[in-house]
Amino acid sequence: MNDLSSPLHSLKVTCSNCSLRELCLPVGLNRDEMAQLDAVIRQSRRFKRGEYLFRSGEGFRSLYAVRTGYFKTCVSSQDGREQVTGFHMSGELMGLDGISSNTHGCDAIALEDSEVCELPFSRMESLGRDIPSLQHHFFRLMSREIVRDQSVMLLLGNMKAEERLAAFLLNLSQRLASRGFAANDFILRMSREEIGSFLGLKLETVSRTLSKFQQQGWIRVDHKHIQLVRPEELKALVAGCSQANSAG
Amino acid sequence: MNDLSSPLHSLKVTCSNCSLRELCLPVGLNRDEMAQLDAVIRQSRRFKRGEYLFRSGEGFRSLYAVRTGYFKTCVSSQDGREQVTGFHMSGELMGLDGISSNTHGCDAIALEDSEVCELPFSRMESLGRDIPSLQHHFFRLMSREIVRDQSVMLLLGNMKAEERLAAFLLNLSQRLASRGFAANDFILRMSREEIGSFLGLKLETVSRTLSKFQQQGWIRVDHKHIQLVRPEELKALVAGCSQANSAG
DNA sequence: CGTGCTCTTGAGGAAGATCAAATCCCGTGG
DNA sequence: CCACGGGATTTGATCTTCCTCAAGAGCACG
Repeated sequence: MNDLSSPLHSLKVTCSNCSLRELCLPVGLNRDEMAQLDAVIRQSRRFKRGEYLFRSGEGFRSLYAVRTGYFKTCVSSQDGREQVTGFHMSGELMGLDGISSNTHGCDAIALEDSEVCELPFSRMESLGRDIPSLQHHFFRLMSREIVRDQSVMLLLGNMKAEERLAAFLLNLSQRLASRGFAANDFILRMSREEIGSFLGLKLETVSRTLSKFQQQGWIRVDHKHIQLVRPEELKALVAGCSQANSAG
Repeated sequence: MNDLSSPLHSLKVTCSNCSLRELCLPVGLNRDEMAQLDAVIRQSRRFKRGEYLFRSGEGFRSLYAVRTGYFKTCVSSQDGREQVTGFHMSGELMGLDGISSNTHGCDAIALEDSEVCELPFSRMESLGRDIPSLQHHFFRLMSREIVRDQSVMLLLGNMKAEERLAAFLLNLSQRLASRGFAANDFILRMSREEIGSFLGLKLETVSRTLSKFQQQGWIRVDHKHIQLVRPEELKALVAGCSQANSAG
């Protein structure tokens, strides 16, 4: 037990000693339950930037939690149009849409070199039967995804370009902050086109709007490097658009 | 047991004899499990047109399944803007977004006189532990909602007015057909404004687009009465926009 | 038979898309 | 180390779609 403190073993990350414990599966499990969880989860599959974690249409077996790095999920149409449905950072779960049809409903692609934990779903399901708080947590996670999707619908249905981009930046900022990173100084991992796809805008509009924010002194843009200088102005822009800050 | 065949008892609808069995909770339960389910579900609360089933911000206790009638769910912003997030017909579940925060995240409003079954969530949860197939079914239902939301995101992010409305009509048609109603001749239960809110369009655009479809001979519009004359033309419009037929 | 909705239709305007060109950056290979 | 090529980004000019404003029509209900 104590040998876990040895740096040599630090490669073997388990849920019980994972730094994302509180973000990812914060279920208040006891030591024994945590051990059961560790036994089920296959951790640390690595993906290089651009690699697919799964593809739409593939058989669904597992959920995936981001350990490090960054992913996007997107649905693409026959004629090549693609809609980014979300960006996913550490502690976030992907693949929930696959449960309903036993088939993944979207593509998940690494935006940078990344690492994920694999959660074989049927084993998680039976584990949930033994550990009520785990079962409940899974329901909560799926519900949270539904809430997130609804706020994206609000964004796409009601907001205009500036509001969308402001909401996007603030959401990113907040999620980074909750992971201990700087809230007002960060690197975008995705291209302007991917941001646009997510927000229902063209890449030129994203670029122009970022420039406009910069001209107004609200943000500083240096390619992928973004600084929020006056986040309160961005908030004012989104205010009145309900609680659409949970998008992502 | 046999006295259930008496018409006097037909008021007492249970899951086991509900005509929506296959749509709503088609879990392949045995007789005993079905009885447990019946014991938990409080059925047949009635709502008049315009009444709220629940409101955003209210405490979350239960999910609700539509038995008869029609509901909309919507999130509304401080400044009064409202985004309809879905229309719900018989057999469909509402309230899943409340699980994550123990608080309802949207309003649910009857679009006509309606009847719902109430599913106390915590009791469903523990029942799920005893009946694995029920637990699995709940996961599937939530996942299906996520898939639906994603296809709405695709619609709002990528499609133009005509495509959106065509997708909407086809989706309605398909859901009605799967309930045994005419696929190509139906009554809209919602206003143009509500359709517009759902599709991210203004009511005038909805009206204009319906008129355009009618001029082209693809549909017939008489106020709320819609007939799909050439549904294949509508399908052609949506084709290439991926499988966005699961919107609702 | 008004009154008040919802709906339709038209005209003009604005937001964002499209098309196009210049710039910048990064990784590659010499 | 530096030049090169391809992709990403910025910015400008124009165009399309949809929104906004406005007026009128149709229906529902008292």
